Amino acid sequence: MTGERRKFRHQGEERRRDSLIWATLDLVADGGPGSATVRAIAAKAGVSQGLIRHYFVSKDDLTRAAYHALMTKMTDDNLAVLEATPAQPEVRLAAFIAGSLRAPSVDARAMGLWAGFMTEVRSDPAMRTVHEETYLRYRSLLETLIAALPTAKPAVGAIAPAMLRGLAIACTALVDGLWLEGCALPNGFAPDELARIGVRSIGAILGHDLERHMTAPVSLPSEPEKISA
Amino acid sequence: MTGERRKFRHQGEERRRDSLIWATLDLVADGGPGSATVRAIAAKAGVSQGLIRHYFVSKDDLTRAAYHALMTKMTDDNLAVLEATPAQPEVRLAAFIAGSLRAPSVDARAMGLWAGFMTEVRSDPAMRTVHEETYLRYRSLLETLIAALPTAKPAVGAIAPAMLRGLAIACTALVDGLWLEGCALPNGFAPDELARIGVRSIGAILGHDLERHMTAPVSLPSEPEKISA
DNA sequence: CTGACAATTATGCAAGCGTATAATTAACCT
DNA sequence: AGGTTAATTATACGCTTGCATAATTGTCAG
Repeated sequence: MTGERRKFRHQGEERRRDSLIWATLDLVADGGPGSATVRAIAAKAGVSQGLIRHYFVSKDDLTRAAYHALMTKMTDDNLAVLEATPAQPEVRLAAFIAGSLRAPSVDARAMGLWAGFMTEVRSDPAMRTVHEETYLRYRSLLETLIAALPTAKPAVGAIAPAMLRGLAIACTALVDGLWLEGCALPNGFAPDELARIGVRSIGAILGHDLERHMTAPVSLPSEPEKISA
Repeated sequence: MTGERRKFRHQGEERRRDSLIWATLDLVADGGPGSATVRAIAAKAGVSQGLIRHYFVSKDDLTRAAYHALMTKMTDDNLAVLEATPAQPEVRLAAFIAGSLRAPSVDARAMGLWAGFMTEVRSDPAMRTVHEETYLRYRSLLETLIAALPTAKPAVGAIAPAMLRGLAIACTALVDGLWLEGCALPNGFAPDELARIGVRSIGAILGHDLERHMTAPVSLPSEPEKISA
């Protein structure tokens, strides 16, 4: 009896690593770290389980790579949102905040990933470094946007650095908190309510009427809303 | 050879359940859900592993009980802080916020618990219910404190309910976000910096100078600071 | 003081885990 | 074409997990 061995095709190292990483993230997002077993990852990526150890020295190595890829992608997405809104400072800031508080950023699966990796972030130094860098990059991005705002009171000049730091910490925290609440209670808020609360509250913290500069959420092209009634 | 069987003493159901729950929380806090195995829990509680199944129908049952106990305790602690500060509304609100953003609330182990249970919160309906109730209770508590504030502009009357809801959501999110940042980056902030940022920012959102009513952090009695120099 | 019963321990089991290793296959070079 | 090599699969091993069950011990009523 010819043992029916699985057919396969050679693929570049990069594509295999990517598909394994993507499969890992998918599993962690859906069922937590416990469900991302070597066998499950291999099955989802459509390969045999041995291949994982051919591209990663251990499962922990794959986990670290997956977390790093996730964080890199999230940072890139944030920057991409900013590049698409080249306008006055208030509009940029409002768009950045609102973008972080609407779909697809606000998503139960995204929070599953966040929480799922948090445990290992605390114990693994490499993952901890990735986490800190990502957080600080987001905060410094926000800080840049805040610093670009016209000073409220006339002729006051730039905001003091220490003050700026505190404002950036507060605004980052507000976005994080609203993001978490939106992810954890998907049905707990009206459509776009979180984005509006976020923009309004950060406006209050910074002393600007940001809500006036807020743009409407972009409708997803996959969702066929009647354009011409 | 007399098999040296372990000595033990009968203890009431409540005490055994409590010690098993406490052991579970301890392990989850330190090493994540993966390290809270039946054997590890039993070892930490000083019993044999079989006893777990005598008091809980399954390990999931114990996990649920542990999460419920944790959330109940956190809620009770919040209320206790409030009972200890019977003063004017601004002071109460400032104390409540600051209390959530200082030790022992801000603690890496606490965040480990939070993140560790989050995965199961998403999938297990019972745990999800506990989570939602706890969150909404905290928010409504904050809402009550906000509503008690004297209205800023003279003779405006009470804040509109819809407005109040938005304010409470924002303030809860701000506290949550700062709490997370403080837990995740223990060395990233100056002493009491987060509490001050939190009180100041929430003051800005609500239109009150809360920072003026902020009280100093209480020093821990276990930390022997020289009382009489 | 002595059963009787509940509380607790000890032991075993099947399943799943990450990892190691050898066999096999597809792609590439000449 | 054919041989070489890297990519991939298959299989097995040792360990840990949650759970079941039987043996044992402490406690307490009469």
